Amino acid sequence: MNDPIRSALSGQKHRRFAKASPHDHGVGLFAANCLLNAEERTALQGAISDFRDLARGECIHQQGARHQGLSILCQGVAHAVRVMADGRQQILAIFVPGDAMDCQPIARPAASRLCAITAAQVATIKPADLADLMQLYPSIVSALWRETARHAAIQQEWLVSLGRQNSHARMAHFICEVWTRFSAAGLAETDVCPFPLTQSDIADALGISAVHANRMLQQLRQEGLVALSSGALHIIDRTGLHEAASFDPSYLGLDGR
Amino acid sequence: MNDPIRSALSGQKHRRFAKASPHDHGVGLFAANCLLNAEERTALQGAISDFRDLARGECIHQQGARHQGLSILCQGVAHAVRVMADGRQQILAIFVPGDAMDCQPIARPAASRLCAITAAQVATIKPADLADLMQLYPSIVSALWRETARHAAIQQEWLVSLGRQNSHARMAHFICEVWTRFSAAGLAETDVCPFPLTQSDIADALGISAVHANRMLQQLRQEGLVALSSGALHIIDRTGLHEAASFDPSYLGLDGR
DNA sequence: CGTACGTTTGACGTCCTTCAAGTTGGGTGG
DNA sequence: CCACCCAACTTGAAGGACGTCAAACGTACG
Repeated sequence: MNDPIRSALSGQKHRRFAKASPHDHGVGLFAANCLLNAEERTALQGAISDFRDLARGECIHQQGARHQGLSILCQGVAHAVRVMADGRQQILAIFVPGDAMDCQPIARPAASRLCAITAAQVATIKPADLADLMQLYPSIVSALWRETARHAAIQQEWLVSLGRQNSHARMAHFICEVWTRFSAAGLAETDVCPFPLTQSDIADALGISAVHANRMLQQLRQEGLVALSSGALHIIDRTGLHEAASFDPSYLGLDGR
Repeated sequence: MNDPIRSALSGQKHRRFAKASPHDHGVGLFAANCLLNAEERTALQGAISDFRDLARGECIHQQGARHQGLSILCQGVAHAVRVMADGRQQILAIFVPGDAMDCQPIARPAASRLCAITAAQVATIKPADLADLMQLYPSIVSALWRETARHAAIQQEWLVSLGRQNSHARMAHFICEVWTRFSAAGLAETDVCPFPLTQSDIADALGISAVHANRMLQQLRQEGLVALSSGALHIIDRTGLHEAASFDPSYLGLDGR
């Protein structure tokens, strides 16, 4: 079949649109998450100009560097972290496959560092290509807006958690959220999922010290709610965990998935 | 001159588009903030279907109720607050004239309560009218997306502040941000601005107790940085305050304004 | 003039941090 | 295959930041 965006854009400056990539899994996931139709999805996948494979811990984008287009996480887990002058860190977001990691309408210096937590694959859409896509398909603008809003809704829950919950409830809530999002991304089984974050990472997400994160995890285990060991998270009592966290997954925007 | 959106939409279900409102100040501010051109701005102002005057403390929108269109704050100061089951509160955002208070691409139950802090005026664009506007003027979608992103950037700074700053730095940062935004909205003079928030409100924004908020304000005053009394905020040592807060206003997206 | 609300102050308790010293376990080189 | 190493995890003790409670004080408003 004829790809409309390719024909529409061929002959212009978009040489790489013609080169179909075999790695379109994550982009497809992103497109599906954004509720795009088949045509828009194909156009998005055709706009991918760059795939990068990253090692565990590798930096995807430095804090302060200007964003180059749209970065989509295809495989693996990543996070956005604010690094402060004195070395303290605050994790701002966790990303799973299908997430856009820097979904902004205006290019500006990144307020956080993007980092691969596991080995990961990242796809990029160049600014110029993205601009063309948005002009041809107005619903892609809406899709990106939705992605920004979804991300903001998650961030808002973190804000409430940091401001008004003690570290026990915060830990429980964080685990609920991560499990739910991993599950939606196909990374979780019924009661167990990989959990690549170190206790120090968790602490940086919850705004507590690593020592205290360790103690809270032990408490959750003693209470028979979850067990976290050697990179695997076991949900033992989901109801109890949700209760301890006051967790209501509706803010994640995953209804039906 | 001929208003394109009025002619384009007249005869359809948009009776009220024709009724020009005398109170378009706040909507114009919003349009200016969003960098819309004259035509789009006029269209936006024509889409206003409702103005409400609110008393101090009055609720604009209940938590959990489904949003009805786009609410723009025209006059006064408002906030969004999450109320938890046990009565604790976390303020999620402060709004100044020209801000859209519920800028989301999808109608969903509000995750927070919107409240007028001072006497205020709120304008509303109905969902159907907004949809028509967005279809006619794609750049309005981009503008709303930008507004969502700007709000998210502010929220992100709050997240860092709550997670990794002590209450002294948090208070200083909050004051810097509020002053800067009030100033951009024309509410501040050189070194003094109205500050309608109670200490209890500030505490709910910073995730601390009202008692502790009081002590931190006293400390800032003793350090010769700011003075807050009877609803007025005096900036005494702006450099020192910015330093105590590690404040960099670039995230507010107010460059040049 | 009384009431309601916001602010201020002190005393005391708790949550969480910091420091410092282990322990475990997976990976690497010999 | 073993010794080694490093990162992550664990544990205890002590201190600090912040919360809670309770009471007093100021001030606007009906």
